[in-house]
Amino acid sequence: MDLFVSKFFNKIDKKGRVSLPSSFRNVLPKANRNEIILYKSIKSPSIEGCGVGRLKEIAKRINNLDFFSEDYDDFSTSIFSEIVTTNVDKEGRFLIPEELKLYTGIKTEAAFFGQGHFFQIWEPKQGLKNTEDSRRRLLKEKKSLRMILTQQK
Amino acid sequence: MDLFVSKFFNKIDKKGRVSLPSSFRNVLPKANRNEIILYKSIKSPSIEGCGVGRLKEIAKRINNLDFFSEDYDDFSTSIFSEIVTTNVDKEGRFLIPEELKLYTGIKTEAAFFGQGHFFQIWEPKQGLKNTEDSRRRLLKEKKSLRMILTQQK
DNA sequence: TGGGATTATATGGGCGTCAATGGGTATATG
DNA sequence: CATATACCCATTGACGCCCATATAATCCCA
Repeated sequence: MDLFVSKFFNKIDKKGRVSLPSSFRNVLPKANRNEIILYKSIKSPSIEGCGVGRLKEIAKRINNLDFFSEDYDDFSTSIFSEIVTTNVDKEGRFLIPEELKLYTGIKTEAAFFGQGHFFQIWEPKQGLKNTEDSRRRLLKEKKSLRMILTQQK
Repeated sequence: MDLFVSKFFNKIDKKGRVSLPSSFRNVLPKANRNEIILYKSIKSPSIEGCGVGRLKEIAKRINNLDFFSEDYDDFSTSIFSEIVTTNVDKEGRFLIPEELKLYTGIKTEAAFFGQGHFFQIWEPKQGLKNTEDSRRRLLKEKKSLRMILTQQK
């Protein structure tokens, strides 16, 4: 599977290390399994992460916005300048930067949520609540959800 | 036959393993017979499952939504983080995640119901009751049922 | 075509490997 | 030199792989 899926709850040890879920590590290209990028989510108090290869895709999406709009500058600044690269050690663990811990409220445990081509890291309780809220909002729009889930090729 | 059809009742062993019905395994593409995806049904206390190929189509559709919209996050969260991938061993068995067991009430036995392009897994009693209820509802609308069954291609 | 032989499926269990986690020590970087 | 981080090793429990068996389905040949 080459997508980030499912959710995982991992502990942060005394040294601040946390395991990137094994199935997430396998999504990263074999060449760059020891490096990921992290940045603050624009829409929620969570961290978004992915392999370094995805940077190009993010750049493309931002480039598709109108260059002279305020959004362009805002997204460009908010995302690129906030990106940090982090090394994953041989056991698959990495350090969550202090600033991102503060931003998310993460203390002793981190919740990883697969999002397809990237993943999110949440303070566990907030992350679970977010999942419920999302699901509730979508159930109000059954039709569109069914479209995504059941459409046949 | 390349569709999930019929129903099967299989036991869950001490290790939590359960056999995916043989005829279901044969529906999966030969290349990916050792991995399936599972997710909570939107409409009932059951699990829905299918091959990983279907997930990739779903990913493509979500990816086409406006990346910076709220809908994107809702779909992405509700689908990707709720989906779990499970490995099917050489004997055709897999593990039902604890959370999905709780969601469905499955304990020692699992009922598999073919649904065409996907299948459902129910706690046996509830699954049978659901079948009866479905049929009863359909019979109230004989006309539309006949339409579906007799329509020629 | 009947009945024994072969194959497949569902199920049970042993055991090695890997993932998550903990901690000691070397190394780097300011 | 002090703090942070990378590397190495250890532990534990879960899971995958392998082998085994019983029952059911299929085959095959006299």
